[in-house]
Amino acid sequence: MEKRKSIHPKFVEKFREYLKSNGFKLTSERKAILEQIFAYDDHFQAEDLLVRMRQDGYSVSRATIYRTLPLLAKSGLLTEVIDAQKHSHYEHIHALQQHAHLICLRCGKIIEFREPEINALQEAVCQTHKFRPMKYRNEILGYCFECQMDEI
Amino acid sequence: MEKRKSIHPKFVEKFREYLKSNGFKLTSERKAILEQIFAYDDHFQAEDLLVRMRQDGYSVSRATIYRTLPLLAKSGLLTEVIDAQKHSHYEHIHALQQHAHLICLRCGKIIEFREPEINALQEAVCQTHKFRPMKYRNEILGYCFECQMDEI
DNA sequence: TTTTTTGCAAATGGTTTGCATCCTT
DNA sequence: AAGGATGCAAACCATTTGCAAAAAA
Repeated sequence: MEKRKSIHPKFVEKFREYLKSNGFKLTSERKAILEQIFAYDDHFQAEDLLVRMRQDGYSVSRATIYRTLPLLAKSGLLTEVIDAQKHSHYEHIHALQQHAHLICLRCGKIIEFREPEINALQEAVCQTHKFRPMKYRNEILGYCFECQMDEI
Repeated sequence: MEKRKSIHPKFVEKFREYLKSNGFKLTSERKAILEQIFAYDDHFQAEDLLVRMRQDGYSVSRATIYRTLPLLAKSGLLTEVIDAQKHSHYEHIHALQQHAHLICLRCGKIIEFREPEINALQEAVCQTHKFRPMKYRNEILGYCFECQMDEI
C-alpha cells in the first residue's frame, strides 16, 4: 500500500470520452473507481480494490467494481495482468507506455519491464496476419531472484 | 478435428523422465492422455480432450485429465494458452519450438506465430532481472481478418 | 422519461479436492 | 508393502447475472 495520489484530469476526460462514444454513462460510482485506481500505484485485484475503497470511505458494490474494471481496461486506462491462478490483476497506465510483466510463481510479485522492440515486433506480426490487435499479453512466469535464493 | 497420428517415442520418454525425477508414477491413464494429445494437432480444452478420449475408446476421468494436463505442461510437452475468458487451452509442442498466439475475440480462433527475436528479447529481460523463467505467455487478443470483415 | 446503472444475492462453471480404493514401484 | 494415483461427487470461488430500484442524459 502506497501513498494516495490525486488523478490527472486527462484520465477522467479519457474515460468520459470512452463512455460517451459507447453509449455508456459516467456515474459517480465509475468516477470513484477511476479516481481510486489512480490513487495508488500498485497492482491490485478486484477484491483488493473493494476493500481499499471501503477503507477510504467510498461505497461501491462488488458487482459494480467487476463491471467497471473491464470498461477501464477497454478505455485504455487500465491494464489487465493474469497470474498463474488465472486471476485478474490490474494496474493503471503510466504515461500511456506499454509494458510487460515478470510474475513470480512463489511470492506472486509482479515486476514490470519495458521492451519497445518486443512491441514493435508484435505489431509487425499483426500486420502480417491482417489481425487487429486489441490487447497484448506479455507475461513471463517464473521465479524472482529472492525466491530462487529461498530454494523452491 | 484432424487425422489421428501416432506419438514419437521421445515424447513418452521425456514425460517418463519428468515424472520419475519428481517422484511421480507413469500410469496407464497418464500415458493414454499423453498419446491422445499427440494424436491430433489442434488446440483443445480439458473438456474437449475428455470428449475426444471417450470417443476414441479411452476411459479416463475428468479429474485425472485436470490433474495430468499441468504435469504435461511442466514437463514441457504441452503449452498452455489462456483465452479472453481466462479458460485454459493446450497444444502439444512441435519440435520443441516456442511460439506465440493471436486469439480472435469474436470467433475464438487461435493463430500461431513464431518470432525468435521476441523470445531472445524476453530471455535477455530475465537475465537482467535475475529472473528464472518457467513459462512465457505471448498472446495477442484482437480480431482476425475474417471477423473484421463481418463487422464487430 | 427513456435508457443505463446499481446493489443485492443467487447462480455460474471451469477447476479443484476429500476420500476410499486401486495401481506402480 | 508403501506411497502415489484414480474416480466420483461434492466443494471452490472468482466472476457473472437477474431483477427491481435509482440515477444519468
